[in-house]
Amino acid sequence: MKSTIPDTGVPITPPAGNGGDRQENRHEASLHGEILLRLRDYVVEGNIPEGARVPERRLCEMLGISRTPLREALKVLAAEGLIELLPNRGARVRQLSQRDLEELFDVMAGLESLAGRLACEAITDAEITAIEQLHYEMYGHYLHRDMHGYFQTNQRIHESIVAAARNETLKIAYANFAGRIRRVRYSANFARKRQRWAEAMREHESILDALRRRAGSELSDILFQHLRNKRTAAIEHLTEPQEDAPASA
Amino acid sequence: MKSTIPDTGVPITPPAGNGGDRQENRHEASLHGEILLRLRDYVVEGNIPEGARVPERRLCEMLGISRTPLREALKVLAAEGLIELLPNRGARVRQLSQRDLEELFDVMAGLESLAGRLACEAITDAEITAIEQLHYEMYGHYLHRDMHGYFQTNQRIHESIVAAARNETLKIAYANFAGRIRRVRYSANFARKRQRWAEAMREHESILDALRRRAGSELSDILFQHLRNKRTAAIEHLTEPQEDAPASA
DNA sequence: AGGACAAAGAATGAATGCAAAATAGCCAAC
DNA sequence: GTTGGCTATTTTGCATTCATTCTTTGTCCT
Repeated sequence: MKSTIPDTGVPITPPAGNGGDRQENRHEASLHGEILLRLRDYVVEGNIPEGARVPERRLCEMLGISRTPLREALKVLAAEGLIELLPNRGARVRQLSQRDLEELFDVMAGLESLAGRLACEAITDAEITAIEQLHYEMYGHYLHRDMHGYFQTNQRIHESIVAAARNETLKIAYANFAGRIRRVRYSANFARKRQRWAEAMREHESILDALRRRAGSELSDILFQHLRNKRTAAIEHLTEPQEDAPASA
Repeated sequence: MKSTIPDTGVPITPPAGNGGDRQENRHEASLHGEILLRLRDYVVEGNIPEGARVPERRLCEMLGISRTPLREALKVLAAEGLIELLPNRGARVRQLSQRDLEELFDVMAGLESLAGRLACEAITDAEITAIEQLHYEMYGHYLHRDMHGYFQTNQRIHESIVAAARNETLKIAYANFAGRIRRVRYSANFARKRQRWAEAMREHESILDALRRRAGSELSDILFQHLRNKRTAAIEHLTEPQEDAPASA
């Protein structure tokens, strides 16, 4: 047995009240809602080791609250799939198997594919221009081999497409699944292969092209395939890590 | 104001422990998990009027438990989008606006579209045969004008496609959204127009055809359009109700 | 008579308390 | 030296209790 995380395993570093509303309706008011937001970010950011046992009591001390609202928040996070609640044995950060990741990527692919299709129905020229702008910005990052900037801009592009779909329900679901994956992305930033990178740029150009033509069904296909390729790269990277550079912390 | 549901408004009829596991991981063990399953079914089946205020205390009596596990279950249901929690003002069954319904239908369409695409990658001949079987069965219901049987079989077909996608994550998400919509379907069974019915049958034949050919991207398009048409019919029906017959218990 | 204010009652939100289960710690036996 | 069982401590699950907020009702003033 590797270790059942020592008592000092979980650093006592409160996530410090987040600034903006993430996805939930309007939970900010009540204490359990506040806790929910903070704990979600805390988990998503990878502050708790995978599968680590986290005593409620410790979390209570960390957050300065009693167990009741904390337990309520935990139940919600479990429903969201971020953690799992073993009966009588507390909460653990959910371990995503490779299969889980594949499934998640596919669902994300489906949602983005849908977003693209819907976006074509309602997107304005201005929005397309904005995405083009982001695209060029991203291209710049690509040329400068600025991985971080690239990923950031890439994410903004995909979020813009989702936003253009004009579907709040979709947006929330998308954010939820994205959070589950980000949990992993924090520990291992993947998809850093050069070859894949160039490929992704080309795919992004097709995306823009289809978007300009409002070719919904076509864009749907491209987006799905794009995410599928991302998935493959990610899984490969996780299977045999350390491909480019650690660059953690 | 119609009424703030009188004290006797919510019938004291416990949903009586459900038989099978619906979607949650394995919450059946703990009390709050049991409560969660029962309450979810209870709400989905439409036992509580839309927007009705449901005092926790009444639910506690009905379920024979204290407020703590009930409140935990309510938080989860709120996260799932079935109910909403107004701060300091209790839980209400979520009212779905027309826009909400449109959004939900589109997301369902996206998920089924994805399911079809994935199914083409892995579905076996046996599974296709089984779906064909269901299709013929449904055609029988169609010929006999058996609305209930038709819908039941129709649902099984769509579930079979989702199952064939071999993606548990997708399946769970699908079940979640289906539950939100079913909540509405119980109060108003829609899509009963003759014309639409025949159209749906034709679409189902295209679905089968694409599935046989494992034409993923094509099936994806057909399924999306199929659900889109369903959506239109549903919204129309809700806008001008009483089209066919009330048929409410 | 109608509306506004105030106080009582009720309901929600959070904390504490208590019982049951699980973990670990320890001693004895093999 | 290791393994098995027993006890003590910790931790979870749920109930109960306390504080705050909302709702309602009654009264007073215009």
